[in-house]
Amino acid sequence: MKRQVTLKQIAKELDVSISTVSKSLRNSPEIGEDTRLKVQAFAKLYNYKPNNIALSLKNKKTKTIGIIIPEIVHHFFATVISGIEQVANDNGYNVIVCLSNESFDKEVINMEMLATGSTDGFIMALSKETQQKRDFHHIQEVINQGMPVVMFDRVTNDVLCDKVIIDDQLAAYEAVDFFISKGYKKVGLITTVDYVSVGRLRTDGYINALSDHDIAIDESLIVKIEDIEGCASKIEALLRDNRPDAIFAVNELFAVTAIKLATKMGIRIPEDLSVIGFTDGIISQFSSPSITTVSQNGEVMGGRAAKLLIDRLEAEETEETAEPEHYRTELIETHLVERESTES
Amino acid sequence: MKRQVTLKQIAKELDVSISTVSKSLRNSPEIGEDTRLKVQAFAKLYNYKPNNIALSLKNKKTKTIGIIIPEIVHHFFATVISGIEQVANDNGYNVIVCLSNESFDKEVINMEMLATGSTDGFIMALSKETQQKRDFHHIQEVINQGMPVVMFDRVTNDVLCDKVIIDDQLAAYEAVDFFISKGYKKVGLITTVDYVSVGRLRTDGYINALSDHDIAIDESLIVKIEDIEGCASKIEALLRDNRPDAIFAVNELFAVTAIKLATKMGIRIPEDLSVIGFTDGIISQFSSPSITTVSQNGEVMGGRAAKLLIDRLEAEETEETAEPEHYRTELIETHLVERESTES
DNA sequence: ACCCCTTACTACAACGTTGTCGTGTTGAAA
DNA sequence: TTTCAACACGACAACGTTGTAGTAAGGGGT
Repeated sequence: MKRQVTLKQIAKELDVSISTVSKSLRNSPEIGEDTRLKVQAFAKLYNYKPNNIALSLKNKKTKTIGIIIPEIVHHFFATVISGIEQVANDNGYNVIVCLSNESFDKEVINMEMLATGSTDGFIMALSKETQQKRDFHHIQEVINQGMPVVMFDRVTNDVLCDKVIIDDQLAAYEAVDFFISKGYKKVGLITTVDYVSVGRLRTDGYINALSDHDIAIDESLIVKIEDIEGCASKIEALLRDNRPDAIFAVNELFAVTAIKLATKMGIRIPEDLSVIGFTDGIISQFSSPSITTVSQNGEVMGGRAAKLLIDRLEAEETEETAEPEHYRTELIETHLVERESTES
Repeated sequence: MKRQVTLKQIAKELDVSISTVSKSLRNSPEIGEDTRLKVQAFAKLYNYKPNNIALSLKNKKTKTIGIIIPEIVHHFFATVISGIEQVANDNGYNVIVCLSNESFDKEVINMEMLATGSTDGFIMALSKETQQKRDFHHIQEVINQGMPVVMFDRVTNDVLCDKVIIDDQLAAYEAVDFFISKGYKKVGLITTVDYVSVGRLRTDGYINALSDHDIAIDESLIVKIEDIEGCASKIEALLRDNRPDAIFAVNELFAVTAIKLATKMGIRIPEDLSVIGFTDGIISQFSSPSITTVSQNGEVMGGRAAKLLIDRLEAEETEETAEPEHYRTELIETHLVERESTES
């Protein structure tokens, strides 16, 4: 039950000053070799490790990155964390994870908690509620305090900071284009309500792809889901009333639900109906039939976000110049992973 | 770009001492009302928030819980984190997450990093490599330093600490018992190699269930998977050479793989073959057919682990009595979630 | 006029580090 | 012998906070 040993204890034990111990351990030439070696041996024996908190206080940096995401029980976010963690770790940073559970209030509370010294910067994806309220004062405040923030996936233009996103619109465009090139004319869309930024962008991509091929937009082929609970009936209606040849879903949950319902209704996948989802997660890989998706590499995304943040943190360190705040937005490439839910 | 305001700055600005500011903000009766209100107003105006790091250093506690898990891209672990986070947050704690990637070395490094002041305690699941090496010195060391550790899911008897697990053996027993009660005689098992503790326990449960019903163990019905890559061929062999009526798989990946292979071979699920998996994750819910599983409620597990840890931390605070280290092991109940992969 | 008690503050130490500056001792050059 | 650098180390401040232990000023009682 011996607590972590401190410099002071070592100093007392060896009857030297604290400074001497500190300097010995950092191999300062100021200290004579015999003293130095003696201290080092003693420190090793007692397994001395400098106290992180004390260092953080002194150096005014914690070597910790705050991650705020809506949910962790979501394969995509889990992969992003994984990516962040790896890059962070390689650079000597730890990550502290907070979940907003899609709640604005919790997002604010979490940010405020971490902003008071706990972390050097943030990597975050906005909660649904935040996107809906369009209230970003908590983020702006943190940035004003000089803390770098990197947003990913669910971002907003209302805040100036580094961002990492996929080209949602282009990715959706390509998916729909893929359908059209196969000769499908009736392409359905299952998307979210418009305030979810990625949902809207993907919807735009869908619309543009159809327009570019001179296919009229048929509103009855578009289903907008508010909450996941009641989605089944809406999708069922789409399949029953105006069955499309192909469906593009803006996430894998919608895609798999559509496939399940279709199968239940006797519609064969992919013979009678092709389906493309978004986010290449566990579901898409393991459901039967496996689902063709627009892959969105979370690991890469997280890695890039971490890199951006760390770069900014280290830059801050060297040049205190108030540079003209040149923020970057990195686009992560996506590509279509063809599986069993589309005909090859 | 104004950094976080400190007591010292407020003191200077209002021309009072730091103590006065600190006490005013904590509503100490020592301070006259007018001064107190003035300070409070000023603090609110400048959005003063006490610096966490300074508090941590002073109070010798960080209000932070370290989580070390093998992987986060794994639905079960994600749910556990979710459960931990919720309880932690409700009690004013943050969580800092480290991934061992199933590597012993990374587990050790992460623990050592966090043990030097960054966290008040640990919640962890052992990496595969650690379980294989049976080297737990890093954990023991942390415990010796007086830091509480709670292990969950992948635990070891070699370390004395609080633990949260499911009754793996019983759960497996019940799953196999379920098969037998349906009249199946040839029950196959897809499990991991023995050094993965949960794999072995579940295997034991399988064996006991069969033994209790006087069914001889047929080694050819048991498949032990070393790594996920090469599992397909082994499972295929099982299905081809000595096809069982039912299969119990110790995780959902094995279950879904078995189902996919079976379907490809023309074996109908559940008519020709029933399958029960373990861990009620995304895959089981969304694959077709959906998979009957032993549910292992990660959220509850995480919550309990967090509760245990926090209880110990708070207890530590009040009574410094070196109580007789009474460690608890909590069992989380499991239950069978029946779905399409078994006949009802 | 004296004492004492309350009021309303301030000073200081401590948490564990690091780095700057100061200081005593030694040995060698002048 | 004096002087001064080199050496080896210690004292101290600082990071931001809290709590304990002072300490002035003022007022009431005698």
